[in-house]
Amino acid sequence: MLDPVSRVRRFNRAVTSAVGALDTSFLGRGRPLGAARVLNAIGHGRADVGDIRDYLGLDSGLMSRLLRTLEDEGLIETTVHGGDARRRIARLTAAGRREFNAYEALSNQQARDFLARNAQRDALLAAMDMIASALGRESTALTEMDPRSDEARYCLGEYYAELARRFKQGFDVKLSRDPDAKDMVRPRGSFIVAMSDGLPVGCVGLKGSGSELAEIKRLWVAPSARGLGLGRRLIDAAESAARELGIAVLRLDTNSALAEAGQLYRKSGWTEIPRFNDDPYPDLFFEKRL
Amino acid sequence: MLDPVSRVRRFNRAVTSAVGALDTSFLGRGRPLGAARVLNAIGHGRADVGDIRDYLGLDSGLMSRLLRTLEDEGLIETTVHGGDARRRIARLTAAGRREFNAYEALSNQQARDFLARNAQRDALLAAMDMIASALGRESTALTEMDPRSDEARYCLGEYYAELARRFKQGFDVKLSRDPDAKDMVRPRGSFIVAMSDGLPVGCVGLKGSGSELAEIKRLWVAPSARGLGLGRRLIDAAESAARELGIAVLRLDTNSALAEAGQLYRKSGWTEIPRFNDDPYPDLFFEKRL
DNA sequence: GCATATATCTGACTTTAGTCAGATATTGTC
DNA sequence: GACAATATCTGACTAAAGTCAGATATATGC
Repeated sequence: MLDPVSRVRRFNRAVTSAVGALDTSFLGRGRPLGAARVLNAIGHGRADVGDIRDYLGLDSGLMSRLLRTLEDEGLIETTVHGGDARRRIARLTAAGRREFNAYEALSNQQARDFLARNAQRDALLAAMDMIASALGRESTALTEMDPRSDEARYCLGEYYAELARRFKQGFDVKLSRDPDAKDMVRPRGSFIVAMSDGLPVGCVGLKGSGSELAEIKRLWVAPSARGLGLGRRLIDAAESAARELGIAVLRLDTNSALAEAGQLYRKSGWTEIPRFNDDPYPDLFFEKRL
Repeated sequence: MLDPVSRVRRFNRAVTSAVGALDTSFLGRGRPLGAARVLNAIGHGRADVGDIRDYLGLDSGLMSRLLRTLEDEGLIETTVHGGDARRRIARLTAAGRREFNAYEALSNQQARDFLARNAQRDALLAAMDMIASALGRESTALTEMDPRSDEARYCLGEYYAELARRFKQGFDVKLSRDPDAKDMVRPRGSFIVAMSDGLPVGCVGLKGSGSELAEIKRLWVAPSARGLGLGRRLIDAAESAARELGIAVLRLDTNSALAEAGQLYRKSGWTEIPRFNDDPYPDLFFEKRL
């Protein structure tokens, strides 16, 4: 009753019936699930017909008929793709938007009901984030973004909050050497966010100086996404960006309270060097030649 | 990107595709899902045809045909129910057992792969337990069991481990007044375990003395199942059992370090009374007249 | 410009799932 | 023992999903 495999399978059973319940409530709108899935995929921004087909794993004949059903109902319109006249683009009509919103409302209501039924809301949400990240790991995408974007600012906020929790003396970003956003966008540097199905789950900044020397800053992985090798992927991505920008030497500072970070740098080929700045927070300094 | 509803829905999406992947791998055995589900239900010990039908939510006509398909394949046998000749009992043949084992192997392999892919195994399992308990709450069943059963001993082991963590001075069951198992089985007392889809997630003991006075002992709820009202259900069940046994006065001892327990007792109509034993661990004593 | 590849559509299927109205046998109740 | 209730089965359906072999139009590489 305790073995890990049984526990995973118990989870699978619980979740299968919950998923089935949502499908059933979708059927309440009087449309077969296949058509509802296509409508929802379009509503969520998938426009390219081939892309939708791949995403839903449908045969091209079936896809074509489902599209036509929705078109006949007046819920979607299709046009040819601008650059490639073989491809088609689908988008919702006003009626389709209303119908899509009704499906969204069902999904949202189901989610709200689940949250309302349970007292341990925050713990449950954290558990769900963790599982979603673990299941969606191969689909976690690293994207270069502006450090002033919402996604980046969310990551940085979480990162500062975590430092404040983990440093004995707390953390105040104003006392630290906060990099100028311009140093972390091309051509000087870069800022990379890891997105897992819409949720930012990690980030790293490459702070350039216009010279062949740059710094890695703000490496953060969401607690729900730890243990998945994401830290390593972020460092690798930052190093690749640095190579592209012609940077020869990378440096970074960190704190020995962040033990997993120090280990990660050592395993990734970084070497410890003496202090190279007077920031009050770091006590550990690394360098890597590319 | 942060609101709880989006997080629940991200979880739903991740899990839906994982569930779909298992269904697909089941289809790889060349049998439609409906028949595979019936075979698996029988393999997992469901024998009564009506019970299987309810469990899988099938129409009786469909059920009958699926059963016959499996029978024609030589995977199951059906016999009439001993006590009621209208009902039928299904069980696996040797070939059916082999086929069932193949499905089990697929499920187990999927679970093992998931665990092997992820470094944070224990945290993930804890998260899965929590979600499975939250989803399966209405199906958590309270069952009277022998306190020496595997399920009960698992609960007690977890309970002692938790006391050891939470008491400043630790916890050694040998120093405490460990109730004799016989005092917690009928007719003197009772022991109740909460089972959620095969996993024990809570327990409570009713320790009788042969008189109209009894004690509540060993109330425990698994961390993964807290916030679901299970503690209250366990107390209610213990009180009902006490009433059945003709007990008029219930007592219990607890420790102020277990704040949520104290709150629960107060909310459930218990009143604080002076110390009534010399056990070194408790510092808080309650009584309830039934 | 021509052969080949790609994206979508159409027609003609099959399989699976699900529904519903009886038929049959058995059980429990008065 | 008659009669209603219950459990399962059968026949006759419909709807949904999925398959597959072309047809058509367009794009790409040589």
